Amino acid sequence: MKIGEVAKAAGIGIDAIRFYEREGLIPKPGRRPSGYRAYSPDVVLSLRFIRRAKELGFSLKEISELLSLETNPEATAADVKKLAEVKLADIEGRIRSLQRMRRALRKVNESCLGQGPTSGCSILQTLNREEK
Amino acid sequence: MKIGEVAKAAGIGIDAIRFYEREGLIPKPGRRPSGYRAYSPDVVLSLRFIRRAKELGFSLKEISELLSLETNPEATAADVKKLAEVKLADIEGRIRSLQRMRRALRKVNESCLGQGPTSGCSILQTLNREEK
DNA sequence: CTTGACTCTAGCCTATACTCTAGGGTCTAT
DNA sequence: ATAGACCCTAGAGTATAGGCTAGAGTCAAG
Repeated sequence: MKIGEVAKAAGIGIDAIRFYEREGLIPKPGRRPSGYRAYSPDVVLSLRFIRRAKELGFSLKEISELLSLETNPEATAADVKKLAEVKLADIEGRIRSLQRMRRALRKVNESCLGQGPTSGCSILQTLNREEK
Repeated sequence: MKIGEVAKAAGIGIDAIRFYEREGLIPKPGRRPSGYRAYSPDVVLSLRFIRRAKELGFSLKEISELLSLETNPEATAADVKKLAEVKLADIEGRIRSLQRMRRALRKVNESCLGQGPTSGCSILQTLNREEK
């Protein structure tokens, strides 16, 4: 398969494929005499793996680790689970942080009537208030 | 005040202050004959404003807009509230996205016993599964 | 055999919010 | 007068995940 076909089948861009290759996420494919990359259809599965892992919140670096574990015969399911648990904790921390923002934003939004000049805006007053 | 004193009072780094100046978030201060920046203590309040707005999730670009509204006599409290509401919606969207990841991660984590080789790991199996 | 679509490499660009470095001057206390 | 702490500028670097470009070569169809 040519890179464009692979890209279409995997649902990503051509540049992303070349980028993943540079980053070592997928093996370097063979080449045609012309220099064109010649892919086995298997690479589409690898790219989908990457896409799904991204949807779970893994960074490319972390996906790289997942892929290493997958091919390393000494690695165990526990190692994989560990990564997933760390990621889960990470996601939960980010959710909590956003929830704090949401609470604070709701509070200022409720306090602001949305009428009159900015000098009377309680949102700006909150941001300007003196206080630790 | 010298920049280091301002930085300490505002609880941020010297480089951040110079960066905000370049970005137009704070006015360019006067200079001593030596070239040192000479700040009025008011700038500390501006920097705290920026810090608090960041805590609410606003980007520097958005904070820049908030500051423009504050000094624009034609702007209204409604304009400010609008920005805050947009930001709230943004935060809520990010929370939902993270919650989807959390759900999916919890699911794969529960399905994985964490025993044996990676080949039996249901997490990797999920990522590899064929399926739209 | 030509045309349009595709591919190649290298390298720069995007956004965000700083942080750090080098190679200088300055301020303050002793 | 000198040491150490502070300040100046310009510019590069950090992390993330690709996108975009130029200039050149290749492929497939008509």
